[in-house]
This record gives sequence, structure tokens and C-alpha cells, in this order.
Amino acid sequence: MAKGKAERRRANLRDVATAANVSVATVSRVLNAPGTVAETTRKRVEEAMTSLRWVPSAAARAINSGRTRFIGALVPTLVHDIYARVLGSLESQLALHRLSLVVATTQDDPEIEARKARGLIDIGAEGLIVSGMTHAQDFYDLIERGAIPVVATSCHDPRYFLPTVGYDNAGAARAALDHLRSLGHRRILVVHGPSANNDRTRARIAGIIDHDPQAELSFLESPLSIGGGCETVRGIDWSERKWTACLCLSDVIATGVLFELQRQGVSVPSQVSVIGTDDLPGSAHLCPELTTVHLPVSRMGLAAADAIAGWVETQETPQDRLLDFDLIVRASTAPAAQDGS
Amino acid sequence: MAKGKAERRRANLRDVATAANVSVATVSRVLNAPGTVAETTRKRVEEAMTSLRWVPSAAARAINSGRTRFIGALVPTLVHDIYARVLGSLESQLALHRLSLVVATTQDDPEIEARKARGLIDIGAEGLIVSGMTHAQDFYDLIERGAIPVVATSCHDPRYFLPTVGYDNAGAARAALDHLRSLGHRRILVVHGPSANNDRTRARIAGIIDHDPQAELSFLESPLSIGGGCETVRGIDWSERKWTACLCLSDVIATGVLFELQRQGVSVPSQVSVIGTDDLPGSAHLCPELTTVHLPVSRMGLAAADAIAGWVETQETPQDRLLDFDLIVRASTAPAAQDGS
DNA sequence: CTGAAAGCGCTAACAA
DNA sequence: TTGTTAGCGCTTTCAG
Repeated sequence: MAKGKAERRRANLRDVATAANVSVATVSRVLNAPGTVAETTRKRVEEAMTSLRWVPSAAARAINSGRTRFIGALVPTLVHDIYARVLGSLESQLALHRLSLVVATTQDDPEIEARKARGLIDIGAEGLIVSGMTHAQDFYDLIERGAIPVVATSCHDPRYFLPTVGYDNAGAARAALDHLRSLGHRRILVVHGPSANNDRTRARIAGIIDHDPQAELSFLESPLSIGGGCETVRGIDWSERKWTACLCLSDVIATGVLFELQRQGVSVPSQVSVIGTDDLPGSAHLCPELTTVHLPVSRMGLAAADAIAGWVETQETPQDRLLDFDLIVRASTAPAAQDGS
Repeated sequence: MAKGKAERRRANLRDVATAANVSVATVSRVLNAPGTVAETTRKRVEEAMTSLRWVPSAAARAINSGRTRFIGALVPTLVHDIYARVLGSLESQLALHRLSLVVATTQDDPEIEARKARGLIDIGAEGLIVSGMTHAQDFYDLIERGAIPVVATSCHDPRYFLPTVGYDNAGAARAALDHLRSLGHRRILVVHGPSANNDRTRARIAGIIDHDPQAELSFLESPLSIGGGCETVRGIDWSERKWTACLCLSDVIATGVLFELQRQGVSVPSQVSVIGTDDLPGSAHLCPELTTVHLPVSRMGLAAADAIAGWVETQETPQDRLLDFDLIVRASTAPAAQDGS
């Protein structure tokens, strides 16, 4: 069988009607209310459909119903476990609402986001899911103008312009810090991802800065990748004991840090404690198993799907949703060694 | 500002025309051929558009042009770096063709795939990207009937019913085996992902089975996750020296294996060599850095995007595309220790 | 340069 | 149970 295909004009409802010797209304009925059509007529129509290889036109249906049945998601990148997992549960939950998911990536650039948002609306997205609360003015104008449902995820702020479905980033970071503090750590190196255009990262940083004046925190910004985490701590001489713990505001960075420490022969947690934030699937299996703050990204995808689906369905703005995080203590943190600091 | 929005009827072209005191045709013209409209008229129309907050209807445009400008991608899961990366480059390359990407996940189940494929076509996808060559009959009927462009990725087979864009899975696995063999390994444990419904995994297995009769291969199936890799090799006592190397047909599994070996105190590569297949971004940073076979997933996404875009644009079936893989030798493999086997 | 009018493929009253 | 017909919002001739 050849891979090409002859290009006839696609059959439409009228063709089917003619072939089956009925009116277009009857054909439409076998589609939308098969019960109201006589058995024999229906058979005839269905045969006509198959023999003409008729395929319904989504656009025509959409123009009548006013619905396209898909929503758009704007995420910084697909290549990060956290967004992949959100999108995964978003997709499956939207499918339950008979909605599809169009994805677009923004590279954390508000301008790109605004542009892609326009594209999504242009092709008919009924609603949008975005990440965080940092957006371009163009973007706000766009949704203001289109009056299109948009929910923001990965964050929580009832005062925000859009409904938010997410967790308390500041609180999560604080929980990590508190854990380290309770273990007696005072001098702590905080490694975080890029904070430009990323309010989640900024919220995490803000959550720990000034939270505990007794803690002596140093901050280092790292690319949001395993390699980035490695490089960021590459030059550090841990034997100086300048810090007894490393608080990573993201698990991918923590993973890189762990790898690099191991490579340097620094033992975790006896020499340095390491804690992450996110709880990726792999984090539980690292050596040592990574202590981290679990963020409920799957539940978040689910909740966001329900929120947007309800909104496009009922026209009613959803409630903000705050999901819990959980400190997961594993093997990468331990009490600070006593020393005369 | 409230999060809700009053729900007026959305303005349409006619409303704009009336407001601007022109005909709908003129309004349409300022949209599609601004040059042919008098400066002053155009101004007036544009003002009407903004003041009425007019937003074009995607469905109406689609019904006329016959185009929806989006294509659907069916992947087993989003939560695997490899698919995330393919989709990432697919999305950005399709964007260059002014096409959007709708994603749907199949859980490696052909029935789900067929169902979701129907859903994608129903909402108007102009083309489909699928993974591999294992599909349900329903699926084939569907695309046969809809005469819709479909390209298969992650594999390569010119004899296949659909155009394929991908790499030689058998060859990649063979390259990994050859590397191990050249290092003197003979007794090798092969750990692979689930092979049911997954022709890529089966191809990799087939690629090494019987390839080198001198090698003594044992096969173990593992879930496709880091945790799966860990568990699969958990019970093994490597000191028995039953195998001197472990060939993982997927990097996520190799990652789990590496973690588990480290936990057991088995040293890699001096006691056991480990090699993966895929080359994930994190693989280069593992301890030890993972030797693996690099699969060009980003280039593949790009090529697949071009293939499908060209197809929906020109109606011409694209060529199959074979992309090269590369053995990346890093630190997790070493010559087999001499022993009297 | 502009307008009138005929559709695109389908749904949904309303009649019969 | 079935048919007729008027749109849905927009593009596109074809005439002015």
C-alpha cells in the first residue's frame, strides 16, 4: 500500500444525504440523536457515510456550537519533569471533560508567552492555563479583551487578577529551611534557579530571606538543570566549612549538587546536608535519597483541569485552590556537626 | 478588578461593519488585504474592532479555509524526558510553520491511542505524529478513512505503512553491545523496558539477540523509571561475577541501576560496567558519568515537524528520515577484569 | 475602493 | 419519523 493518498474532495453532509436518499437533517440526526431515526434509514445513512469515507468537519461543528473543545497550556518548557507531570495530569483530566490540550512553550519569556497566547486564542482555545503570575501587559490586554478563561498554576494568591491553583512557594521553601534549622544548621548555602520572570522562584527566595535571622544564608543562582547544579557548586571548597548545608530551591538543582559533591568526595549528609524542593520521581532514588519538599503537581494538574473545565462549561469563575506541600525527610540531611562557629 | 467577566454576546464581523458604516466585505478586507482598503476607511474599521472588542472566530475562518492549523501528537507519556524533548522541539518547529501542537498520551495502550486519535481528528487536527509502529487496527482504519497525514517517530522502516522519522533502534542497541564487547565483556546483563506494545524496545532487544554469539546475554524486563531500574537489580549479588557488565536499553533504567549499585557498594566501572541508551540530559552528570548511545531526539522532533508540515501544506507524502545515533563513551564502562571464565 | 451576495459544513427550529 | 430552511462568522467572487 502506497504511503500517498489520492486527493478527492472530502464528502460532506449533503453528499451523504444524497447518497442515502434522505435530507441533511436526517443525516445530522443519526449523528446527534440516533434514537429518533428509523432503524432502516439509519442503516442506509451509515452505509453512505462509510462508503463515502465521510469525516465530520470540526470547524463546522464548532461554528454552530460555539465550542472547539480544547484549551491551551502555556509552560516555560516541556523539558522539566515538573511541567511534564503537570501537563500529563492536566491532559488526562481534561480528557475526562472531553477537552483536549494544546501546549505551547514560553522559555520563561513573557513576550513569547503573549505571542503564543494570541496564537492559541486565534486557533480557538476556549481557555488557557498559564504558569505563575509574571506576564506581559500584552497578555493581560489579550485576555481582558477576549474575556477568555485563564487560570494560573504553580502559585497561590487570592488577590491576583486570575484564579490561582497551586501551592505556597514561600511556605515550601520555609519548610525546607526550618528542617535544616531544626537539625542545627545555621550557615546555609541557598541555590536557586533563575529568578528573572519567575515569580515562583522569587517567592521561594522571599519565603526564606529574613524568615529566620539566626540563619546565615548565602544565595547562588544556578541554571535550572542537573548540569547547572553541578557547575554552580563546582568551585566550592566544602572543607572550609563555610556552610554546613545546601538548600536547593529545586530538585533538579539539588540532583546536580549531589552529583558534584559525590564527585568531589564530599560526603552527604555527614559533611554537608542537602535538601531540595519539588520532589521529582527520581529524587527518592538518589544516593543518598534526597530530603525535599513534596509539591503536589499531579493533583495540581487535576485541579487546574477541573477549574478551567468548569469555567468554560458554566461561565463561572472558579475558586482559588491552595494545595498542601509536604516535607519528605530522607537520607540527605542530618544534624549539623558541632564546631566552634 | 473582579476575576469574573460579564458575558455579552461576542461581537462579530457584521457588528463591526455596522459600527464602522461599511460592509462586512470591507471589514474582511482590512483583515486579509489591508492594502486594498482606503486609509480612512481602514482606520474607522480598526477603531470599531477595538471598541467592540472584536475577536476573530477560529471556527469560521477554519470552515472557509479548510484549515485548523494544528496537528496532534500521540505519545506514550509526557513524564519521560525523551518524549518531553521530542515534543519540545516538535512544538517549536511547528510554530515556525505557524502550526500548533495538541498532545495526547496513550500509556502505551493501542486502544487508548486509537480513541485519542479519533478525538484529535474530531477536533480538527490536520495531521498526526505517533510514536513507533505498533498500533490498533481501529487506528489504521481511522487514518485510512480520514486520509489524514500521519508520521511515525522514534523508529525507522521504509517498508512501513506510514512515513517514519527516527533512528535505528536495533543498531543503537548493537552499538552499545559492541562497545561492551570491545572492552572484553562477555557475560552481560541486559535490562530493558516493557516490550509489550513497544516496538522500539523490541527492536533494541532484537538488535542484540543473536548479534554476537560469543556474548552470553541475560535479559531482565524493568519498569521504565529510575525506581524500576533500582528494583530490578536490587536482588542481584554482583560479587558472584555472574555478569561483568549491564547493558540498559534505556537511560532512565541505567540511572536507577547506577543508583542501586552505588547503594550496594558495587563500584562502577571497576566491578561492573554500565551502559545506557538514549543519552538524557542528566546522564552526562551521573556518578560515574554514564556511557550511552546518544539518540538525536531534538533533531527528530524537528524533522518530524518539517515532515508533517510539508505534508499538510503540499499534500505530498514526505520521505522517510533516518537519523544517526552516536556512542558516547564516558566513565561508566571499562575493560572487563580478567578472570577465568 | 467598496458592497452585495453566495456559499463553507453543519445544527436546530419548525413543519409536515 | 422526516424534510425545509434559516442561520453560525467569515471569505470570496463579481459588480459597481
